[in-house]
Amino acid sequence: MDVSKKPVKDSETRESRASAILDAAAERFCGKGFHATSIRDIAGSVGMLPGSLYYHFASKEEIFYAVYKEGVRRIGDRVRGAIDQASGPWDRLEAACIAHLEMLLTDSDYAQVIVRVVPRDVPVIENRLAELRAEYEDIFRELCDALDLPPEIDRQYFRLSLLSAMNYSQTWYHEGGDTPETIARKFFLLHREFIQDA
Amino acid sequence: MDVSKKPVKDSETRESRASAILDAAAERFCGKGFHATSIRDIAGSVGMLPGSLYYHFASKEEIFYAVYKEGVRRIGDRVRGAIDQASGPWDRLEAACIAHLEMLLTDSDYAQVIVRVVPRDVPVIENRLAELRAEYEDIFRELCDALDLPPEIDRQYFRLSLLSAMNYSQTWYHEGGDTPETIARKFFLLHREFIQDA
DNA sequence: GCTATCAACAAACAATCGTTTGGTAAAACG
DNA sequence: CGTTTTACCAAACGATTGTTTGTTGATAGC
Repeated sequence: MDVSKKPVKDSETRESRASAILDAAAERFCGKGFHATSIRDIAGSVGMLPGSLYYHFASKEEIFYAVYKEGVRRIGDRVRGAIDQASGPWDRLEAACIAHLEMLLTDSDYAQVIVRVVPRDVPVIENRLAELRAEYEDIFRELCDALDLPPEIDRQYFRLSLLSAMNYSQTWYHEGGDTPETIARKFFLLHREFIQDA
Repeated sequence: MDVSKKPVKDSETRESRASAILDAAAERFCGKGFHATSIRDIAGSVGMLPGSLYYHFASKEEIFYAVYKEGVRRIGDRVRGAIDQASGPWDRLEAACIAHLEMLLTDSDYAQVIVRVVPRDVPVIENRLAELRAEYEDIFRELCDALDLPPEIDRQYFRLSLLSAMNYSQTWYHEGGDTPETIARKFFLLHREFIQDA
């Protein structure tokens, strides 16, 4: 029984068209946010008519959700990959920070969307977005739990401070200044040296 | 020559109507951002028709600019007031952090708008918004310059880390958890103790 | 070769957007 | 008292929004 047989070429075409749409959507959502991006913007930049997007996605919100989810997947993969190549809790955290910030500032429109657009901006899928975000941030929770922090340091606020410093850098970062790697190292050192010297 | 004579009552009424509009606008912009807030939203919540707003303001962007500017003014006044009542560079910074976060999380819709909406969201007045924001953040620049930080600490990133931690808290803060004052103290201590112990 | 499915087009839908225009009571002014 | 200014209403403007509908040429399966 050849149930496993799939129409290869057709399937490839379909998925490639869907991901072409998502690429365009990621670029627009990243540049202008959710509400300032129109279906016509996205359709136009893949050479389709606005209505044609609805063959691939059910709504604007679902397009955004797909972008957001792919963003979480990509930055998650990259950060986990960086962690795996480092050893020792502090080095692993540093590697994670560098990967996180590189994706967030230069390497991925998909990842940028996660910080550029807050779940509250898309009320219909707010909870589903928050879920994805929490799932990703668990990586940093585990990394911080593995640190030998002195007991007077609140691990939660330590993690929040480090993550916030990096995420918020999206609002002031511009090419020509420090590289994402340099910025990540500085924020990491700022948080590490405090503790190390204590 | 009675050139200084002003129509008192009329002027009061006019300004009070304009600030009623701004109050409503601040509440909406704070809750839904710039693009998801419509002129009709704002007009409706002050009991006016959409077109009537254009007697007081030239455009939606100008309404937003007025809200943003008032937000900078209010949080600036509050923070400067808090600084004046403290002495010593570290205590002054702590007082500023508490005031900053209280305004940002609970006390002022006007102030929340400053962080909720980024200048990039309103391209027509992006530069004017960035100016106002920079002007406010200079307060923290001065405060950090007054600290006796060890030379290996980058003052700019120290300030950015502290400010980012507070500003980004708007995305995860919710009533029932730690108060804004507690959160501010924790982030402040996190940044201070590192240095103090060195 | 016939038929069904795919992937998109072409065109319109109702709704909402920011904004403009002309008018109008009430108040202020001289 | 007559005139002007104020602060708004009522209604519409053209443009844009997300979405739906009917159709159509190409492709794949029997």
